[in-house]
Amino acid sequence: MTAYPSDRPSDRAGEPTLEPTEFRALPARKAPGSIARSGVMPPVPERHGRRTPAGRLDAVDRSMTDTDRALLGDLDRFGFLTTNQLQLLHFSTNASELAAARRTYRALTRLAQLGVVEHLDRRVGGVRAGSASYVWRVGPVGHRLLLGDTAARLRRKEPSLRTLDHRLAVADAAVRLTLASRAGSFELLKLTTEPDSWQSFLGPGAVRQVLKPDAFAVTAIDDYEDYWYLEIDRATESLPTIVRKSLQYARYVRTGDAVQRYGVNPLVVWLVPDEKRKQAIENAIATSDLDLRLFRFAVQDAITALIAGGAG
DNA sequence: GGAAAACTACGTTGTGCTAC
DNA sequence: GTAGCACAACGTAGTTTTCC
Repeated sequence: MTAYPSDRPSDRAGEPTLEPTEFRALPARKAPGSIARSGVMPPVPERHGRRTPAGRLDAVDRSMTDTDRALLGDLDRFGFLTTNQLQLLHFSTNASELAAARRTYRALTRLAQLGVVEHLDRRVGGVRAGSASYVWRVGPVGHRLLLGDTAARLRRKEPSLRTLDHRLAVADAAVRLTLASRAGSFELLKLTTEPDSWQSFLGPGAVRQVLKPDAFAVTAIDDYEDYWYLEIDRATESLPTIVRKSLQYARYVRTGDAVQRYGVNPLVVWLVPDEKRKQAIENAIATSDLDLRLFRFAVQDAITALIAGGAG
């Protein structure tokens, strides 16, 4: 997992948090006796085919701390987050990284025991074996807490590696922006991910089209607000596909809808895995009669520097 | 020379204990 | 009850050795 700068002040519970597929219940490597002792609720893992009684749901809800709710909110928003990302977002002010990791682990394990969250069997990333983290998502109880007791039962399957990689890359960008914002590089006024980031508009022939950026961000530096459509590229799409999507952004700009809505046209940021891919995409767009001023290109870990530089 | 097995390194997970 | 520390266990990538 990539390292991020850490700048989080103490407990941010209550602040707006960063704004989802059937899995096996979390298997504990060893008997989780200590968790059962310390938890307010006795750990009763969600079983397949058995719905949590409303009374128990309410008890789980009451037992949750503000940080628990913030964790659930972020998992709802991003679909998938690694242990490391959750640690950076919610526990990075502890005395040491180890202590933060400990707190993160304990909080997630407790929520997993309650069925509020769950992790995938698969681990991703890491140069060394141990650096691969669990990937977490909203659990069945968490799903009902978010959507109410009448929420339809989740029917989920294991995401493909490609899907998971992309979703985690989107989350990675969002985490970087959040941490940079906390460090004072800029103000992060708004950050939405799919499907909240989608924008419908009338294209040629009055045909309704939907722009589907991976994320939409509004940042501010001094008195200037900047608007960004974020496209996270994992080098899995062909260049013609990238160009088609870029053409769609250009069509949207021509409608004038964005200027009417925001006062300016948002910039489209292509975030790529490496310099070679960045060059390839930039060349493909440049040779497609597209206005390059509408686009910015950066490798994934340079997103904060690009955003901090403003749109001007 | 290439494949497979064995070994090594190291980050993360998990537990027990202690202090506050 | 919560959080931190210490330590053991685990899992996996990289490296080295062995065998065919």
